[in-house]
Amino acid sequence: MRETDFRSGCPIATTLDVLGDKWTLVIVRDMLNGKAKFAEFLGSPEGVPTNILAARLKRMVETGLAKKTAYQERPKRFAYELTPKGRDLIPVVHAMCGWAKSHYSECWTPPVAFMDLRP
Amino acid sequence: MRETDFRSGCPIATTLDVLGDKWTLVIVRDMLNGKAKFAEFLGSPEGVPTNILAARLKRMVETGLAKKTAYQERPKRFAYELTPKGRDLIPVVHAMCGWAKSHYSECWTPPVAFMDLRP
DNA sequence: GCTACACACTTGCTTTTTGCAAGTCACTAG
DNA sequence: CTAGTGACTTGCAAAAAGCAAGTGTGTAGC
Repeated sequence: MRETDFRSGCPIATTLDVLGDKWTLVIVRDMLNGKAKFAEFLGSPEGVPTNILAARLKRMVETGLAKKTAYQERPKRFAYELTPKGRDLIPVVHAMCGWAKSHYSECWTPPVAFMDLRP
Repeated sequence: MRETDFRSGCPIATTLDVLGDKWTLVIVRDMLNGKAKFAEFLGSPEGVPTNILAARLKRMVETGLAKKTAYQERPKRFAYELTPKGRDLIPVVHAMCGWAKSHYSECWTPPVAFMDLRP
């Protein structure tokens, strides 16, 4: 995503242009919980389709939220992890957790380790 | 949206199921800034299409983020405003503002009044 | 060698959502 | 009787999402 693609200079609109879809923050959550491999993300209960996951990981690398590194050669396998820019989304996901917990009583209480995360 | 439509009980996924698109939080931002009428939302620089705006306002009323009231009869005209549940998104939009300001230096600094908002 | 299996994707196709332009409906003003 | 405003709705093309199946590269077992 280039800056010229942003709808406006508004920080909220800019944030939504980068990660305003149904999957990106779910993947960020998984990464914050230590998941790193393609198959690990697929294992999450939301059930992201493989093509969507591949597209999101690609875009997250392009926008600098995550980085991709080979954790082994032959066969080449990759791990994805958040960059500092990606980790800086922690306050955003925490705020969302707080909101959902307040208004959707049936939703889960995140693990303490997750809520204790700091950028 | 019914609870059975949620992808999982995760609070982040739940939040994204309710407002995980490119427009809803832009409209929330406008409402926090005092906008209330259909034409006022259309005036924002992001340029939401009229059919999308109508659909989002409808869904925001259905999910309890906003309420719609007639501010005059004949011709009937409506005003939209956030419910307490909608105002509780303030920490989410503030967190997004902070993130965008940190990583996209060209984006605007929100007005002090906006950043001083509390649920 | 052959089969089976794992991981990380990619491809093809259908369905859904988005976005744009234009039109509608209920009025008010001149 | 025409023009204008506000709040939408409709039609249609383009883009994105979702599903199932397939591909490429390797290891393990027989």
